[in-house]
Amino acid sequence: MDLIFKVLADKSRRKILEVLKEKDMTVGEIAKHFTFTGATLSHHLDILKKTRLVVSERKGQYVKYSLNTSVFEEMIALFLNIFQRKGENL
Amino acid sequence: MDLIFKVLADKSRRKILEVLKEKDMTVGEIAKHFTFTGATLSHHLDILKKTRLVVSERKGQYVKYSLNTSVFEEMIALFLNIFQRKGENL
DNA sequence: CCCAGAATTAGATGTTCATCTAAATATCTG
DNA sequence: CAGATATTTAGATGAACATCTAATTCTGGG
Repeated sequence: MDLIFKVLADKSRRKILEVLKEKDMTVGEIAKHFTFTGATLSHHLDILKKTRLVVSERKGQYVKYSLNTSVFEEMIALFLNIFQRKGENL
Repeated sequence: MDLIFKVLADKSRRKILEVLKEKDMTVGEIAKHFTFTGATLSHHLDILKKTRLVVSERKGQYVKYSLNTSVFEEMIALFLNIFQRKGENL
């Protein structure tokens, strides 16, 4: 929980999620949307994996990343829970 | 936007919001829920004010803090927007 | 007017974290 | 197998940030 918020605190990671909403992609494809190095991207992907927001699968020479929809939805529920005020129904 | 996420990345600040959901409180009352110093609390409240998530009003010797409901709701909308997948309707 | 209590500000410190370069690992192709 | 390309890991660096102590500001009551 605490971790989820830390993960989303970084703009680049949020953008990675945005980008993966479009379609599953290899690291190289994702990298085209950013200016930082592959090492940095790898680091961010690792963090995203640790919260299970994304999953990865090796496809031969490449590694393909995709969103983990179910965790996404759990997260929305968490947010709503936190932000919802007492007695209020959104 | 970026700021909102940074603000929420800190556990103490999220707890402050939780606490203020209950009712409006003075700094001293809020402080009872935490172990860190008043200076630190003041710092967190300042950050929360900058994102307009809370508002403050001096009441004589005290300063009363309360949630800013409208910003809260904007925030929920932002989150849903980010997490919503293409073509998906929650 | 001065004191006490409430809150904020200033300045310092240690930690966390995003980023980089360089090196390592994995896989494919000739 | 050797070289090329893709990705990850290791280690270092600098910036951002949570926290603290001390000092300051603000307000109400004697």
